[in-house]
Formats: sequence, C-alpha cells, structure tokens
Amino acid sequence: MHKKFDSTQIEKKWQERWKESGIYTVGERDVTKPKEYVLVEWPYPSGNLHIGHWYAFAVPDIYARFKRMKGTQVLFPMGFDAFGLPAENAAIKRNLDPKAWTNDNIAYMREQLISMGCSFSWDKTANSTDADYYKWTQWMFTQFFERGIAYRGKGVVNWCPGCNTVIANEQVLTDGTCERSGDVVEKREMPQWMLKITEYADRLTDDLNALDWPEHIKEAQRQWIGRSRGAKIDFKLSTGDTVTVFTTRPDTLFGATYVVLAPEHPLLQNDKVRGETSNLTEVNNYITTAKQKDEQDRLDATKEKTGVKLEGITAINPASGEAIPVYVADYVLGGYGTGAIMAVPAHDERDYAFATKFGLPIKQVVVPCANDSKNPPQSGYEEVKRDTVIIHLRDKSTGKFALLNWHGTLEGITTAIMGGIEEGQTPEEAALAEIKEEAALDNVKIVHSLKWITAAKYCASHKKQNRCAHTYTFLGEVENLEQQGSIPEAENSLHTLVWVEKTQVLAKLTPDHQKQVWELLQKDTVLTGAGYLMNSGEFNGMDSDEAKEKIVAQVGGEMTSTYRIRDWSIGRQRYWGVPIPIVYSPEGVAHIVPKEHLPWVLPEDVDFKPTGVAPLAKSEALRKRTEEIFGVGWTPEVETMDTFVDSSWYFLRYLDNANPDSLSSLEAQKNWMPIDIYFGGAEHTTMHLLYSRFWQKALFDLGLVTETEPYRRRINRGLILGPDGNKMSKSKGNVIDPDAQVALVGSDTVKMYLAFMGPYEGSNYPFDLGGIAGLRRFLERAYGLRDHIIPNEPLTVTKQLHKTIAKVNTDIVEFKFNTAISAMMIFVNLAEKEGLTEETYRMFTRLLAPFAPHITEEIWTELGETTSIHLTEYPTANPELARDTEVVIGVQINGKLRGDITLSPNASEAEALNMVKENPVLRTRLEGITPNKVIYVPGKIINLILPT
RNA sequence: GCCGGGAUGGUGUAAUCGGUAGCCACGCAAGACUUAAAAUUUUGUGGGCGCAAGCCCGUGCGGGUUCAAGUCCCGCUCCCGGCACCA
Repeated sequence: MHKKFDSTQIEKKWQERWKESGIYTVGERDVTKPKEYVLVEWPYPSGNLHIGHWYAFAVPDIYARFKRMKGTQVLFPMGFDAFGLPAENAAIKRNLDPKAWTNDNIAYMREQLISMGCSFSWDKTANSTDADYYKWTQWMFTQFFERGIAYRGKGVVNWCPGCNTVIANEQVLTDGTCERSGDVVEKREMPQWMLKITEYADRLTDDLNALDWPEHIKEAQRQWIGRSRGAKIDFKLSTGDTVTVFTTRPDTLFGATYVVLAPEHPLLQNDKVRGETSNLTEVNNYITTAKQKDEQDRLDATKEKTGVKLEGITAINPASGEAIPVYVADYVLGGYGTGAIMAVPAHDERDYAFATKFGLPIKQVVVPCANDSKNPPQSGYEEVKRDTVIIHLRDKSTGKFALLNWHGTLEGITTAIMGGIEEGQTPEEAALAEIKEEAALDNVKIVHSLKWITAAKYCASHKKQNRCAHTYTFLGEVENLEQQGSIPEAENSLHTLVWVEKTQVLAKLTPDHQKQVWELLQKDTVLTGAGYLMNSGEFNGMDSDEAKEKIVAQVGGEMTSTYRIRDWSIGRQRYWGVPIPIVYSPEGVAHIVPKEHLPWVLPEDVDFKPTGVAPLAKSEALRKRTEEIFGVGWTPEVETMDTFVDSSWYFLRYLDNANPDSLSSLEAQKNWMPIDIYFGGAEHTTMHLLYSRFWQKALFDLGLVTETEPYRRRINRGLILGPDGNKMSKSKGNVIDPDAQVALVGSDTVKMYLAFMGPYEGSNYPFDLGGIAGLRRFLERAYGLRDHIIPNEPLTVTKQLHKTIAKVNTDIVEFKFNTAISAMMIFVNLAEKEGLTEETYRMFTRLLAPFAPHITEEIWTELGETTSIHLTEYPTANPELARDTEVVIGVQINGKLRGDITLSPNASEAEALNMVKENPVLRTRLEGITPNKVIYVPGKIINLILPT
C-alpha cells in the first residue's frame, strides 16, 4: 500500500539528529575494523549545487553507507577546491572581494550538502583557500624547487586571452580552445614556472599496470603520456655539425634517404650551417612562414607537405655511408623527439608523401610479414590448420605495394606459379586457373595486373612461433636471397615480386568461408609494419625487432624513449590562487620563501582586474613584505599556482587536516592510504588524475608519503543530461534544479532516482521527471509495507527477501545500484501482495537504508527502535533460503522453444524428460517419437532433437 | 587515421563461463474509485497473423560456428569518448 510521507519534515529531522549525535564523525582510526577510504572529487564552490553534484556525491554515499553497515570504518570526506577564476571573475563583475564571495558560497553549499543527507566525514574536511592549507601547498612547492622538480622554464606557452593567463597543455582542448573559457588559445613565448612531470613519465606509465582501474582510463593516460621507444642516432653533416634524430624504426636506417629538421631546430640558427646554405633566403622565408602558421593549420595532417632543401648541405647515413640531402619541413615538430628525423619513405607514410612530392629516392629495406597479431589463433578453431600463402608485389611505377593473400593449400600456389602456361594464356591466367582448380573456388580475381612473376619456388622455415622467416629461391636466378642481399628484378615486369610467404592460420575453412577469406587485397599504402630486413647489408634477413638494437649499436646510437607529455606549466597571471613562494634577489636569482615565513599570504590590496599583467605585481603590501623580510631590492614572484596543484594532494590533508607541523603525518597516511575507491568525472582522466599521481610520486621521493600511487580504484561516472537529452545549460532552458526536486519528492527519492537510471560507470542519462516519480512511489510503498505485516509469511516471501539481500550485496560493490534497486522493487511488489512478517520488514528496511537513509530511519523508529538504523549491521543472505528449490526451464524441440516445465534445479535428465512427456501441450508433439538426442542443462534448458 | 567503449521495445535499461530476450521503472491504452480531476488501483503493452489454442518474425547490417547466439568467430555500418604530421 502506498503511504504518503512528508519528506521535507522527516529529512530535516534526521539531518539534525545525525548532526547532534555525530554518527558520521570519523575521529581516530579504529584498528579493530578494516578501513575504507571513499573519495569523491571535491567541488568548486560556485554558489549552488547542481544535479551533477548530486550524482557525484549522493550515489557514492550509498556505497559508503553500505560499507559502514558492513562493519568497516569508512572515511568519506568532503571539502572545497575554492581557488580559481570564477571567484575572481565574479568579484570583478560585481566589485566584491573574492575571498568573501568564496566563503559565502562555501557556507551556502555546506548547507546544501547537508540537505543531501550524505554520510560525509565532516570532521575531515579541507579548503584549499585556507592559509593552513595553502601553507603546505607552498611548502611542497619549495621542496620541489630545491630538488629541481619545480623550475623556471622558458618556452612557448598556451595563453588564454579569455582567462588572461597561461594554461597547461592539458587545459587546451583538441580544437585548440581553453577548457575553462572556450576561447581560442594563443601561443606565446615567455618564462614559466614548470613541474617536471616528464621526469616521471616512465613511472606514471608503468605503474598504471598494477592499478585496479578501468582499462579505458589507463589507456587514455598511457596515450596522453605517449611514450614511444626508439633510438637516437647521430647523422654527420657536411658542415661538421651533428644532427641527432629520434626514430622508432632504427631497423629502417638503411632506407633513410634524407634528413628533415623542424623549423624550430637550433641547427638552423647555427652560423656555419647558415653560411654553407646557398639558398639561405628561401630557407629563412620558410622558417618564418612556418612559425607564423597557427597551431591548427600546422597540425592538419591532411594538408600537403611543404619544405625546403638546405642546398649545399648533406648528411651522412651512418649505416649506408651515403650522403643524403637535408630538408627543413614543418611536418616535423620542434617539440617532439629531437626535432629532427631520418626520413624513410618506403616505410613511413608521411615521409613517403614528402619524398614523392620532392622526387626523393624510396628505398625498401623491410619485407613485411603478414602473419602477425591480426590473425591470432582462435579457440574453437584449433581443429584445422591451413596454410596461407601471401604474395607481396610492388608496383614499379608507383612504388606502392600489392598483397595477394590466399588461404589455400601450399601445393596449390606452388603449382600455380610453377605450372605451365598454355598457349594464349598469360601467366596470371595460368596461375588463376591452377588456384581455382586446387582450391575449388570460383570467385577468384586478380585486382592488380600481374605482368610477370619471377618467383617459382620458395621454401619457408619458421624462426619464431607465429612469425615466419624466409629463405627464398628464385628459379634460375638466385639460390638464396638471404645470401644475395637484394631482390632481383625480372626484366619486362611491371611488378617486382617482393615476397612469397607461407604462414599458417588456425581456422575451419568451409568452402563458403574460403570464398570470404579469398581476397586479393590491393594495399594502396606504405608498408609500415615489422618484418625482415633487405637492402641492409649484413643485416639482411634479420627480424626487424632484433635488427633495431643491432643497428643502433653498430652506428653508435642510443636506445631511448620519448614522450608526448610536456612539463606541467603551473604559473598563472591571476590573483585568486596560491602565491608561488619565490622571491628574487636584486640580481634576479630565485630563492624560496623559507618555511618560517609560510604561509606566504595572498595580499589583499590588489587590483585584480585582468590586464595581462599579474595582479600581484600591483600589490604594495607584497612588495613591502618581501623587502622587510629579505632586504631592499628583493622582489616577490607575482604569479599564482594553477588550481590543479591544490587538488593534487587534498586527499592527504583530509586525513590530518589540523596538523600544524606536517602536510599529513605518515601515521595518518598509514592508517588510511591508499584511497580505496575514487569516484569522479571523466573530464579529469588526463588532468587531475595524472597530476595528482605525479604529485604523489614526487612526494614519495621526498619521503613525505607512504604510497607511490594514491588511488587503488577509480570509477568515472557519466553526465546527467536535461530531460531533452541535451547537456544541461541555461540557454537551452533544460536545467534541473536539485533543490526544487528535493522540495518536491525528497532527497532520498532524488538520490535513488539517480542511482536507478543505469550503471554508475560510464554512460550519460537524461533526467526524466516521470521517472523520478516512480522512485517516490516505490519509497511510499516501502513505507506502507508496514500495513502488510502478518504473523506468518509465505515461504516465497522469505525466499525472495534472501535473494534480494544476496543481489543487493553483490550489486553495490560492483556499483550496479540500478539493478540493486530493481531487486528491491521486485521484493516490495511481492511482499505487498503476499504480506510479510515484521522480522522480514526490519531486514528489508536495513537493506534499503544506504539508499534511502532518511525514510528508513523513520521506519526504524516507528518499529520501536531508539538507535539509528545506520548503526545496525547490513543484512546478509541465508544461502539456503536464497537458493531456488524449483525453477521454470524452457523446453526446446529442435532448438525452438515450445513450452516450459517446472522442476528442481537438481532434477535428473530422466526426471526432466518425464516432465516433458507428461506436459499436455508438449506431449502431443512427441507422440510416438524417440528423440535422437537430448540436451539437458539443469536449471537452464532442455532441448530435444527429433528425427526428421 | 589510430586506440577504447557502444548499438536490445515508444523511453531509461535488464539478461553475457552461449541456455525461456525484454526484469525493474517510465510512458501509453482500457477499466475501477471520483460530480470531476489529481492521487490510488486492476489489466494490457516488442512486431505480425489468429476468435482461440497457437504460429511466424525479432537484440544495428551481412555471413559463420553450435542442439542452442543479444552473448562466440569473420566482414561491415553508425554513434560516443580519447589521441592524432608524435617520427
């Protein structure tokens, strides 16, 4: 029965009682219990909680409450990430003090957060703008500075004209706009405060492996860090200078036919190089134009390659000893690798495009091996092994490759190639005829016109598993290619036969399947994969992987890694942030502000209107303070820190938030770290999540933290969309105000609705005003269940209760709150119809408590209890009762569903067959027929195969 | 282009060690209650044929494996997210 309740009154009452009794106060670590550190990303105090905050905090609260009732000591803190631009912009607009604005917002949002009824650990809160907090932010910075992790760098930075400040690479979106303001970001050259995240790139990549994070998040971080392994190789220039290139394919060194420098490359400013360049004006013009191009243009991969040759200058290929030309071209980036490449047009598409345009030689040095991970053995396909023959051809006129790929018999292709040519037949016709005959296929065609095939015979030997190596024999011409070192070309041929290779695939090949697989592929691409070397002197025939290191060693290069990630620029030319605790001596040397002068307080006498000049430069108080402490002529650093710095360590401060002597004691960390589960938004995957991992590692190296990784698990939630399915925005008028919803249906309902929409991880869901009403109805029915209490309930109800308990217990830990709620709904539907005992009602109410903390507390009291339901133990299912004693299984006849039978899940096949025979509907179908075969899966299905 | 994740009723979703597809909720339709509406409640609700029993079709598309496929395999299409002249 539906029983209305006054959610506003009930929720207010319980929120007050919880506050009075302090039941969510964590206090000291209780070592008799296991710990669970549940972290949600701390909010920016923008002034109002939006529905996204509810999704971010209230749903994880289910998990926190569940764990607490399970007997775990749960830390579930909440705080405020309160520095940043919105406060400053609001202050500019309304002419107020950012501090006052921020503090007002925090006070208001705290009340709103309390109205959510979440079990936050308010005794473990933090606020990044408290001097007690940012004192430590500053102190850590000084420690990093002393160890070279923080440094004053120079370089091209991202300048956001909207924010009037420098921003980090991570804050620039793919379309070149600012993550915060949406303005198009400009490139500017200026000195910058940087953190050496690049020095941690390897650890940040490697340590991902051990984390229990969703693979897609790890992968996104790996890509962002962008480690690629390769080699640095020196090329001597005719000027006597050396240019170091970075390549991931040192195995193709013999195929390097020219060298390219990025327009930013320092050698281009080298006097000797400039002196010997006969077309210097042209080169200079190119460099100037390239630098003026905006980032967008330059990164457009589809545009045609441009570049200019440095006339009069050559480089020596250290492997072949050949003199090769040197170019400057903007397809090589100054900021990646060494800013210079060796170009191998035969095996790199960009080099190929450039070489074709400028008429540069293309020299193939690797024969690709087609049998790679593309066709891994599939389970279930082991039975039949078939040989595969792949014929590689190269079109002489275009330099492009063709690939004939045939899954057939080895003998077939050999015959085809060797077989006699009948009168009037072209060689390819002869080959086709043979292939068709051998493989009994008829849809065979050659898409690439073969004028001649030089090969006649090959043999294959296997060097490695799943990889083939080749010994090649060319009829009448070459006995063994490995010895020969190059591929002979047949006269009069349009194509060079590049390779014939034998591999094996594990597959069942029916004639139909063969037809599918039987494709003659025309590959219009440059072959970029690994394989075996050719045209590479002593390395011919060597596997590319092996050749990489050997060639590098031979030419005195160095195996190394390079990264996509750049150092983190943290200086901001804005007011409302942590002042960088650096002062400059009269000579302009940077010194840290020592610990006794921390916090290095943000001055208040500042005109923070954005002019492009750092506002702190205008502070008289800061200037005076600096001179008083350090001496006349000393000047303060006037930049503040990126707010991502504040959030890089807040989870440590939560643990020990009143500690005046340390950012967070090691003891507190030993008690609580690492964070067991971190709930947050997908937008932080490559920003906050990466920065804070870096920060943690840097602290670890200083002995200030106990863990190398802060977050053991991570869940990225989705977005709550407007009812129209669009992202909520004021302009679209589709914003749902959580306060209004709470006033209407109560916070329990809003929370449960958000949890019910779908799995917590991943997807975005539209907010449906009808859907939320359904959850309110559910709670009213759960509340009204009391009127269905009977002295003795049917066994079905007891069993359903225990099944529900089992389901909810497993679903919560998998963050599948939606199916947990669905299970509880099923229980209420049944209990309403059948009635339930008071004992069952109590169990159910406790089961529901983490989801609907207020109304369950109310029910608990009405049942005569005087202590909080949230201090009770979470129900555990009785496995006996949760198990089904009878199941309905489907009956299939020849694989088609024809009815069902009800029986014990343990019933034997004979019993099941009897049930089928006794079933009035099914019986008629089986009259006088003995099935050929019976497939019976207890508890699942029975399938009878009848003779046809 | 590369990497990751998806596609199931009118909607959000459920069911993946292959075993009765559509649980739960929303919406919709009809009935009850009501002067009426709201609220509540009962029934129905993937599509098609049929009075019914029942039959056929159905999880983005095309094939395949299997007694049995939303689930596995091969080949596509589209959508979402990340990266992208990264050597």
